[in-house]
Amino acid sequence: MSRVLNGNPHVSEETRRKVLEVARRLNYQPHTYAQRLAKQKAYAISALIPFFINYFFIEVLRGVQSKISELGFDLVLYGVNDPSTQVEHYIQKSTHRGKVDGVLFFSMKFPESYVRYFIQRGIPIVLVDTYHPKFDSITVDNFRGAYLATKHLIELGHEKIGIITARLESVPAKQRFDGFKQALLDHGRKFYDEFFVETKDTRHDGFNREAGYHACKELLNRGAKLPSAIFVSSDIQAIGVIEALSEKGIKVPDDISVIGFDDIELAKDFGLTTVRQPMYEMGVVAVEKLFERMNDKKISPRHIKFIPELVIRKTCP
Amino acid sequence: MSRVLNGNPHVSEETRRKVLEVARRLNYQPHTYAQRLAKQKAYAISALIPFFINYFFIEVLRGVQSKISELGFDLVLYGVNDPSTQVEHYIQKSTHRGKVDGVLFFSMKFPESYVRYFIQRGIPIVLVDTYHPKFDSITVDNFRGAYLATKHLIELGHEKIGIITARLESVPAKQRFDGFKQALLDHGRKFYDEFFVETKDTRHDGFNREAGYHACKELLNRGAKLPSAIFVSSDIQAIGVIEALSEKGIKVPDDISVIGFDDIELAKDFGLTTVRQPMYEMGVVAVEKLFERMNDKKISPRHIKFIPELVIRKTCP
DNA sequence: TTGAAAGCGCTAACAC
DNA sequence: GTGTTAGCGCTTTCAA
Repeated sequence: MSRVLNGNPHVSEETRRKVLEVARRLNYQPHTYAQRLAKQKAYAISALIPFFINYFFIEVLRGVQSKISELGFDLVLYGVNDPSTQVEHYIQKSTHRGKVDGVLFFSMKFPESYVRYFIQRGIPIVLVDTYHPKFDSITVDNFRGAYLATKHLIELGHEKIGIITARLESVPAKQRFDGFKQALLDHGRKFYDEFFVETKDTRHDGFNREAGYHACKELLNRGAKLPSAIFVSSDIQAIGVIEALSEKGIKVPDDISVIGFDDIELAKDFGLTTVRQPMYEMGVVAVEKLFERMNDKKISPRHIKFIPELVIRKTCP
Repeated sequence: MSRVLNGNPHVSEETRRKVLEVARRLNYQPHTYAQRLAKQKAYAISALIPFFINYFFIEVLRGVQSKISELGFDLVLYGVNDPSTQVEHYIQKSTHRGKVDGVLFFSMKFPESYVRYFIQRGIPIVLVDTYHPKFDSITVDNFRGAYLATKHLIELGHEKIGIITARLESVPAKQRFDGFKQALLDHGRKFYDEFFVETKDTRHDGFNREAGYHACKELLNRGAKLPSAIFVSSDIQAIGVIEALSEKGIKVPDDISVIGFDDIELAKDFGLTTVRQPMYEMGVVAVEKLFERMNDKKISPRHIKFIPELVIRKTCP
């Protein structure tokens, strides 16, 4: 009898015991989908994730997973290999009628053509690491992170600070760039055009090691003078930068300081000073917000910005 | 009417047209779980993955994802943070009655206490990057990979070849170690105890950059002589090794050759010669095998071993 | 408190 | 060909 399994209070101790006993003997398990159908609830959420964001993605997913399983829900994963062509298809799949109670949408531009779709059908959704005014979102404050990093460099006494950035079409790259400039401005430092390189590499929007390596090469080839510190828009690029530097015999941090962004696992290995995004926690919060949204579809969209924190290691003494 | 949506041939052109028309107008979608319940099929598989295997895991997952979505199935993901305590719990969840048609079990020791469970209930399962005689499995031939790498070093003319390995309790580390020794033996090379280091670091069984770094330090501290080439049991460790070497002013490959294993993304960045595991393809094949198993539960377990291939880059001239 | 029956939304078998 | 109905396995309502 369904009543006892579902903890209905109106059952006598005796029947409860008996039912439980039989259930155990028969190794009974309710059928997943019969239950979901009858209850009109999916007990599942889906996650749409671009597959290229490696480090970030895994950490956030851990957070998501841990929270979600604590709540007894299932995670249906849709990994998007080519966002520009596949997002809409996966949105469709993940929102097939009844399938999930909510969706987590990661790191991709949310297609404008689907905002009505979600709103009309009242499908709870939270955007992670991306933004849209009509939906809940969890992001990291790239501007403040870059500001923090730059301020740190300034407080260390650096005057000439360079920047190596990923493609500025990319929203996070742009925000980090702006934070960098603002920090310079607020502290009376000059922005040196000759110490500014935007990578040409477009793979992952320039957020890759080779991009950092080559951008640094370019900086080195411009002339003899170098800044005393460089802010790099991501750790993975920073590692490329350090590589390029060390090839020329330039020591980090003795000859030049380097600061990154993200705090990926390798950053620790390299002793890289950087700005840490609380990835795991973002995953947890994303799930929490999604559940709140599921329970109250009327509240207006909330945007949570995580403040990154400085992680001081060895590359900026 | 269900007939036309499901492509039943016994429908007149006209009704088909009409039904389709109405369905479109009403924006009709069959209810996911009603369908699954009636069909007694889950149209979903689950994947049990340990969360720490980073690079490998993402690549394989891509393959899984791409094949699975080609087949129109859903992927229910269970990320295991602490295999030693959580596997059984997630096995239970992922095999809840009716939930999935099959399961993919990754890179963890399959608990002996659950082999009967799967066999009796006839749940299709394929093990990926791990092995059990009673179930289908997809693995990489670590022995042959290491053999290949070592043979390559030998053919390059190296006499004194060192090895830096992860914890030998770990099955892949051991297999790679054995492949290394066998290659030495087969080609009349000596195994030098003084050029052999097993890492002490136990994080990820020693498959991490710092482990490589420190193991190499240890090798360097032993005395003046060095081998002319080193086989390292993983790329991530090899990067640590190169780091330690370059700190001492020892150039790779001028002073010493280094070869890794895995072909992670960083390997390309570092120009590291290595042995490539076809991770994406393993994911694809895993899904294919799982489907074959789902269609025929009687065939006896098959074990597929992928042969890794040498990727020659710049660290072994 | 408990037994019975009416959904949940679909598929498949059965008549017509 | 097409309409009808009996499941699929559970939850929930309604009597009893």
